[in-house]
Amino acid sequence: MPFEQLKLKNQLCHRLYMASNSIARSYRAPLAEINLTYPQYVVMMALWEKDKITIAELIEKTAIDGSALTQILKKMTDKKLLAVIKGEQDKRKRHIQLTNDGQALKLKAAHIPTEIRCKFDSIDATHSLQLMQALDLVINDLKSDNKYEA
Amino acid sequence: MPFEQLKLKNQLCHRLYMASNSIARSYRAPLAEINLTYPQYVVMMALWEKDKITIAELIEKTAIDGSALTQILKKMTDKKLLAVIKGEQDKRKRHIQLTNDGQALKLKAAHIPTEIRCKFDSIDATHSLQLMQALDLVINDLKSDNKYEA
DNA sequence: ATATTTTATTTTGCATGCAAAATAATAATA
DNA sequence: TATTATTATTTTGCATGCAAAATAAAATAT
Repeated sequence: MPFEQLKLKNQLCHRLYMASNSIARSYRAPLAEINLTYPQYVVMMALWEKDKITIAELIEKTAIDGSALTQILKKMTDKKLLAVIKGEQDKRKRHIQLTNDGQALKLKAAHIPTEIRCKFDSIDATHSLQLMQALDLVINDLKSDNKYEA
Repeated sequence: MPFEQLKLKNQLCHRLYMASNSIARSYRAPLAEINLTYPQYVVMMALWEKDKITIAELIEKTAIDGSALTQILKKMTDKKLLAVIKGEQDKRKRHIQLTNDGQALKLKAAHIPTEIRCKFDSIDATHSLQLMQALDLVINDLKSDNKYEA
């Protein structure tokens, strides 16, 4: 069977593409209610866990691309959710700090994970955990990858 | 543990986000060699499987958004990979047809799935199949979703 | 047959994701 | 210490992904 691997049906990558888009899309409506996009929500989640972190730490934690993050943080600053503060010792670094509004938003967002999870008829907690672990393997296998090439 | 579900570590969605971006990123270099982006490659794979299909069929098969697809097809037309042909009976429909160049590219792309698969140390064929099936469940659970909301 | 609705696709506007180049500031070195 | 790397972040340019509005053409209803 030559070219069998070129079929979309056989491609893990295309599944990931579809699943990732689908789930991000299903976050859109709930997030729109609190005026956030998905990446912005990810940034908020990172900061709700640990505030006043560096941009580098935020990149590490969220896996959002740095150049995109700059733009995202600008918009979130405009929305008064956070502030970007120049480092004192090391002036290259910037520290991200939630505003009161930003902190308060956590309450309004608390229901979202549950709401999303309700959409999964086929996937229970155990199943979900297995999936996450499998995805972690994928992520780890590719982590080193994008360095050797360069 | 209130807010536990808001932690990034516990979110399937963020895993999918990271995994999908990672793997798409790792396709970039190999695809650049044949002058394709990932979505363009997906379109080519769909057409290599079945040529002369409608835009609607292409959307169905690739899960690429229609409005994005219009732009993508424009670029691929410029590259002489395919042609967009107005339907004869139903003039609303467009049929996509590979050019000779487009068909020929299949040979140059044949090695890519293997090349990518080599990057997965942790994931064998069985594992990969399980992952794909799990992702199919996610995709199916969300398929109906985005309709009820609207 | 004409008005209305539905379908297929495109256009528009906004928000990323990403590579590459540009900046700015600290660290390392001759 | 002046010079040269190295870091941290931003800017730029291009390619989507997506919702909403616009077009165009076929199907329905009146």
